[in-house]
Formats: sequence, C-alpha cells, structure tokens
Amino acid sequence: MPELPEVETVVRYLRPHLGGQVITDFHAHWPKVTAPIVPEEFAECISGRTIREVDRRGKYILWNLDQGHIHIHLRMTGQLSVISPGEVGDGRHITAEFTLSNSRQVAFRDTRKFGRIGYMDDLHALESGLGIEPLSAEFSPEWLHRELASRRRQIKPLLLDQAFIAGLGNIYVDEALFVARIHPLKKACDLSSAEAGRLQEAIQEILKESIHQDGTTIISFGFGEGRRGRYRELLQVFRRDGEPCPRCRTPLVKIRVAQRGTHLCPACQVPG
DNA sequence: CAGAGCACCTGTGGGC
DNA sequence: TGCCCACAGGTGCTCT
Repeated sequence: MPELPEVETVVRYLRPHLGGQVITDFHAHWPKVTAPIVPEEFAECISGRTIREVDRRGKYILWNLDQGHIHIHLRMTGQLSVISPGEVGDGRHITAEFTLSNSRQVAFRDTRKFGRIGYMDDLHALESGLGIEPLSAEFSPEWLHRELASRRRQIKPLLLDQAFIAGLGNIYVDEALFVARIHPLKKACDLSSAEAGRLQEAIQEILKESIHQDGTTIISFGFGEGRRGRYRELLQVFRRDGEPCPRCRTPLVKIRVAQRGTHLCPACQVPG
C-alpha cells in the first residue's frame, strides 16, 4: 500500500489528534505486530509517555515522545485511525490499538499483517538504514546524477531501495520513470545528466502532487475512517497496461523487474 | 556487489 | 457456484 505520499497523508491526519496526548494503554491483537520484541515489552517502553509530535521519515510514521520514539511501518495494508470509544465498528484485521489520555484510541488495522510497530530510544538505528528524503533540498539533479554514476544496478530496483532514497515504492517509481522517459532496466550509471535531471524533477513533482491529492488508493489504502486518496486518476502508467500511452498512444506494457510488476511505454522508454 | 527466489499474510479477480 | 492460481502499494533473508 503506502509509499511516501500515503504515509505523509496519514501523518497529517494523525498530527492534530495525537500532539500532547499521553499513551495510557497498548494492546496487541496480533503479537507479532511488535516483532522482534513482544507486545508486553513494547507497552512497558511507551505507557505513560507523552506524544510530542508526529513525523515521517521515508515510509516510517514517527511518534516522537517526551522520551524515545515510536515507529510504525504500514507495509502493504496497514491503516491507522483515531476512534472514540463506542465507534469501533468493524473490528476485523485490527492488529493493535493504543489508548490515549483523552480516552480516544488509535487502531492499527492491517489485513496482511506485515505492518510493524516498534520503539527506539533514539533514531540512529532507523536513520542508518534510510537514504535521502526525495522532497528535501539536498535531493538535487546534481546529487542524483553523481550518486547514479557509481551504481551499476538497474535503475528501478535502485529507486526502490530505501537505503538510497527513502519513500519511493512501486507506484511512484513506475510513474517517475515514465515521465522521465527512462527504461526501468537501464543501468543507473548509464543515465545521462539530462536523464538524471528529468528523473529528479519527475520524482519531486509526482510526490508533491500525490500528497496534494491525499495519496493513491488502489484497494486498501485509507486514513481515518473510510477516507481515500485521489491520485489514482492521475496515474499515467501504473496498472494501465493495455491502455494507450498518454504521450504517444502506443499500448502500455507490463513486465517483471526485480519481482515487481512494472508498467511502461515500450516506445517512450527504450532500453539502452 | 547485483540479482533471483522465497518468506511473511490475507484477499481478490481471472480462468475454467 | 466453486476451485485453483497469480497477484498485490513492502521488506528482509539466503543463495548464486
């Protein structure tokens, strides 16, 4: 499910609900949700702590506490919603829930159970595994071209690598490579300066617009109760194989790259 | 180092 | 309608 724009949307939704609240209780319905530690140990770390602010790093949602940090990764199907007692509704697939000092609850709903919740005293370990923020000023055309020059990997798997750029996933990589007219199998070090420039611009523009649209809902992404992202209608190639290319009308195709479904225009994005 | 394959889970949609 | 298979927005592990 969620890539950077969807995670950012969830963070913006949560922020006004959580700031200043004390975590009074935590309960895991699916014990592995706090893996590698057990839920009791996690609860011990965070109960009684105050949430100072909600933030995002890559695809991680961060709750910065008065001491330490909670990190939440939604993986494929995770959803967070703030609910009042009595409006719990459909309790299916809820893997964990927090209770706040205002007696509201934060429910973590996760059909496929890949999502994880954890605690860290400081964010060093998280930071060490994450690359540049693609919406930061440091992510410039020059930075990208310089970094690509030393990598021999195919460009799509590289862009999906969170240790390189933090936050991109399958949807936005396909969209950005299409806009930049780059074949997903092209070696990173073979990209020209002009291609790197187009790619950098495409990534930033696409992410910004998607955040503006509250992200992309394909099937399961939502935030709060029943809210949906609107970027799906703006997707140019993702899951549009068979449809005409919006640029040249050639039918879009779907291939496998790094075990992921990959959508492209065979005329606009030529290998080599 | 780069890439393939599989594991972790459940639900959905297509083909027969 | 029912069954079986492929596939899904992510990541981490092992093996070559």
